[in-house]
Amino acid sequence: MSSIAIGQLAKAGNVNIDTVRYYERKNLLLPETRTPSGYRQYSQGSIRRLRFIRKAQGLGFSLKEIGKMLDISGNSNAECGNIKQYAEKKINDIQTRISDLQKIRDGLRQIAQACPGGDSPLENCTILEHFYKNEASQ
Amino acid sequence: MSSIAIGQLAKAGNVNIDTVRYYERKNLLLPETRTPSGYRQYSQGSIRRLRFIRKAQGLGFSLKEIGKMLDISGNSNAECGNIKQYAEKKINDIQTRISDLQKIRDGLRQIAQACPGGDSPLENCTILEHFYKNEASQ
DNA sequence: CTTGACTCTGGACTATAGTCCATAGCTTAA
DNA sequence: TTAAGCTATGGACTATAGTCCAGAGTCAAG
Repeated sequence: MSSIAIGQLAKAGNVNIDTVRYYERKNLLLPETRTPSGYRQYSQGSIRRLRFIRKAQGLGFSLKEIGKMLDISGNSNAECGNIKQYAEKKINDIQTRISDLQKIRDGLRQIAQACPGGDSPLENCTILEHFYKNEASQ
Repeated sequence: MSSIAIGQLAKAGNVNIDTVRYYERKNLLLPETRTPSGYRQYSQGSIRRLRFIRKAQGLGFSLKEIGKMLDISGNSNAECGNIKQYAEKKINDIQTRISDLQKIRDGLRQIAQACPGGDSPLENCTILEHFYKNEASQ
């Protein structure tokens, strides 16, 4: 079978070679074998696994969470529901963040529109005024 | 006026006392004065400021960003235009953040919805499938 | 056989955001 | 006055997620 070296794996996953070793220390991505001289050897599956890690990271999962998902995915007794639960919790987290940001954005928009702008004296700045008012909220 | 000690401020802001000192090192939250013996003394405004910091953090702003916001809001030389400009930049930043999160959320939702969940065997998990299948890792 | 590219290890270093510690001084109530 | 409790300082330490480096060994092509 075509095993690949760490450099190839890093390239295939578009990550730094040290990142691959870092993932190994974190038990996320172990080499299949070592050559007699100690070189790490990876399978094609390692590329998939590495891409899984990067993709999941891009979706906001921490390495710890990803490690758990990988553990589950490698556990033949595990069920879909375990993984789905993770995803749904993450979706809720993200939704909450979006809503909070939307509130802030809308508030900022509103007060920015009321601001005369330009070289008006600062006393006329409705943004500043609200900025401190908003601090008190929540 | 009722100035408060660092312990009271920490309690009011629901943060560790060392966190208050940490914010001071980061120039985010300075005491109004010091007692002759060197104890930090804060005003009620400090509580508002601390709560603003925590709230903004909860919304995903870094301490660096929060510092900039606070700087502008406290800069008496600034003109309306400066602040309006900053507010508009911030609105754009927030919008970008929202859009990014929405993309992530929608992606997750899509693959989670396709997943049977429950006690289905893991081979049916479309979430895992998706993570393994797709590239586009950055 | 030598050169250059690749890999090994362990440890240092970055950034962010704290948290904890030892030792010392200050404050307040009994 | 004395003890409890609060605060001061500087530095060490934690976690996350890497990144970089030095010195040594390995591998393949010319």
